[in-house]
Parts: sequence; C-alpha cells; structure tokens
Amino acid sequence: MSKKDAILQAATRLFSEKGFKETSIAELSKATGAAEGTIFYHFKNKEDIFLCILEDTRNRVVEEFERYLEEEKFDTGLEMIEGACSFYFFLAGTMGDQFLLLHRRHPHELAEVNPVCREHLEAIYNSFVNGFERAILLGQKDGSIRKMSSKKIALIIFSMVDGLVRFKTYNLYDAGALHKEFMELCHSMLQKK
Amino acid sequence: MSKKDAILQAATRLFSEKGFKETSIAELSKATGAAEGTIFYHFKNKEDIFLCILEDTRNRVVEEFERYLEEEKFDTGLEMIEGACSFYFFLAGTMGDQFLLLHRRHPHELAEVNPVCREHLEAIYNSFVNGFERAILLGQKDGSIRKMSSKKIALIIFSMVDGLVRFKTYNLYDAGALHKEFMELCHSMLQKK
DNA sequence: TAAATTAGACTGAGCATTCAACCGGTTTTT
DNA sequence: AAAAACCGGTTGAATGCTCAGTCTAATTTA
Repeated sequence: MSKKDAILQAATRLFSEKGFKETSIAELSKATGAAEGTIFYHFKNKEDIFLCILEDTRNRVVEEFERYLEEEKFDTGLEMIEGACSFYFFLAGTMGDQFLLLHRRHPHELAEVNPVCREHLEAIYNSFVNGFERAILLGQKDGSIRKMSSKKIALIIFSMVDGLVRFKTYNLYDAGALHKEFMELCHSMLQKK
Repeated sequence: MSKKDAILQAATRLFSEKGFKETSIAELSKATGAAEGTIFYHFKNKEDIFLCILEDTRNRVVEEFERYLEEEKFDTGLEMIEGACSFYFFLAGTMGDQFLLLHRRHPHELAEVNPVCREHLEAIYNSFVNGFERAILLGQKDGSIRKMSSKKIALIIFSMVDGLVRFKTYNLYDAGALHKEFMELCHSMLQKK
C-alpha cells in the first residue's frame, strides 16, 4: 500500500473514532509512520485529507449499493426493500469507519460551507434514498406495498435503518440483536392489508 | 437571570451548534458579556459546564416525559405509544438545543470515561425506552399491540423516532413534513392483525 | 535523475486555565 | 458615626501549552 493510502486509511480510523478536530497531524503521523511533512506533501491541508476520505467513501458506498440492487434478483418490491435494508446494515458493518464518520456532525457542518463536501454527502444519501424509493415504487406496482407517497416512505425507512445503525455505534443498548425484529416490523408496516 | 444561568444558556446553544471542542471560552465570554475569569469562578473547568448542562437537560427531559405519560389519558396501549412518539417530537422541538447536544458524539464519548456523564445519559435514554415499553406492555395486555418482545419493540421505536429527529436536524431533506406518515406507518407496524 | 520521504526545528495562532486586583454592599470594630 | 475588615462576584491580562502548517537539508526509492 502506498504511503498516501496508508495515511488515508489511518485518518479514516482516527477521524471516525476521535473526530476531525480531535485528531492532530502529529498523531496521524505517528499512526502511519509517515513524517508530518509527508502528510502535507500529499494533501494540501487537514481538510483536504477529510475530503479525500469522503470522496472514497462516496465512490465505494454508491457503487456497492447500486451493484447490489442491480445484481440481486427480487420477486417483489417488498422483498427488494427488505434486501436494501439488510444491505445497509451489512455495509454499515463492513465499512464501519466510514459510517461512523458519516454519523459525525463534522461532515454535515462542513457541507454547509463547502460545496464539494456537500456534493459528496448528497450523493451518498441520494443513492440510498433513491434506491429505497425505486423498491417502493416497484412494490406499489406489483401490489406488495401499500399506497403512500413513495418519497416519504423512502425517507422514513432510511431514517429508521440509519437510526438503528447509529444506535448500535453508541451501544447504549444491544441494538445489534434487533435486526430480525426490525425486519419483521418493517414488513408489516409496508405490506398492503 | 443570574450570570451563571446566562453562561449555561449560552453554552448550551454554542455547544449544541458548534460542538464542545469547537467552542472556546473566549467565545462563550463574548456571547454572555461575562469575563473569562467569571466563567471559571462559577465552573471548575470547561467540562464542568458541559456536565451542568447535561444535568439540567436530564432533569427537564425526564420530568416532562414522565409527567406527560402520567397525566395524559390513553384508551389503549397503541394510543399511548403514539402519544409518546408525538411527545418525543414535541420535546425535540421545544428543547431543540438540548436534543442537538444529545445527538452529538461528545456526550457519548465522555460517558465512556466519566461516570457522572454516563449516569445522566443513561437516565435520559432509559426514561424514554422504559416509557415506550410500558406503553407496549399495556397494548399487549389490552390487545391493541402485537406480541413480540416489548423491550425490543421499545428499542426499535426509540431508534426510529430518534432517527427521524436527527434526520431533521441535519436537514438534508424536509424530514419535518414526515410526521403524519410516520405515525401512520408506526400504527400499522404495531397493530395486532 | 526526479520524485518521494524523512526528521525535526520553527512560526504564529488559538486555547484553557490562573491569578492578582477590583467593586459594591454588608458587617464589625473603634 | 467613621473606619476597617469582609465577601461574593467580577475583571482581563498573563501563562504555558497544543497544534496546523512551513521549511530545510539530507536520504531513499523507482
């Protein structure tokens, strides 16, 4: 792995675990074995590191989620949305650091003043919300999902799965064990009566 | 209002809007008109300010939520849980700053090393989760709510409402307009078939 | 040989916290 | 009644530390 990649990887971990402001360049240097100068050789400043991480995250998240929806076969829209939720949980597990980072306030605050950051964030969220909505529209067509604004359902479902993931990272309760029940409740909430 | 209260109030706003680390004492001093020395006369350090805020928040949140469940009359457990969700949204609106603060990572990180902080946080979360669970148990007794581990339903419902509130604070989408639909979905998800 | 990397000294800014002094009102002493 | 001591609250300058970012001169790598 190139030094630049090593820096990005260590920064992802540190920023997500400790926070952007709370991570110093000295610390990052120590964690990677790279000299401080090297870090500034590859990145123009600390914020630039963060934006690179966000770009990587965006590319990977969007690509993996789209591919999942593309390649997987679903009999109904309802099954598709259940699959999408499960895949979200799965991604949150395999890309733990990145999701942790997205759940921090920092990216959202930066997005308010930095259009590049904003663009990445929106791409990520839109990818999920649009994927959910596609599933819902499909389900409403094939009769497996109730009639209600697809956009609104998509947003609510997204806030739910995301809420559960977040809950787990704060681990006040054992939220990881809720997966099965969540899927069941989700099912009966969407299903046409 | 005493100077001390003014400091607490301004700190609540600043910590929630900008973050703990990102708010300097100089800034807090400017915002309140109090000299920096005055702040340290009333509080032993910056963290102490934070803990005072958390204590206030805990007292108010817990008291208001318990009182609501106590005084309000509900015909069924299902109605009670719907009321509890609505009240959560209501509280998140009237106590905007405090909820914003609770949604930051800082209190949860501090809780890992500071037992006082941990105690406050747990009291707040337990108050909500237990309130939800009481409603669910009632609903399961009166037949308005499906059979499933009450604890798990309570956690899922809590992560849902909390997810929606957080979603709103990040305002990537107009999550405030989802209230009606959320309640409807919530209803059909819990209801006995 | 050109690009990448190192160690580390340095700058300048920002920051939490400290501290000696001060103020206005109340009580105590003379 | 005048003077002195007292006290909670307040002030803002001073202190010492951390940190992002710069710079250099030397070394390694490809």
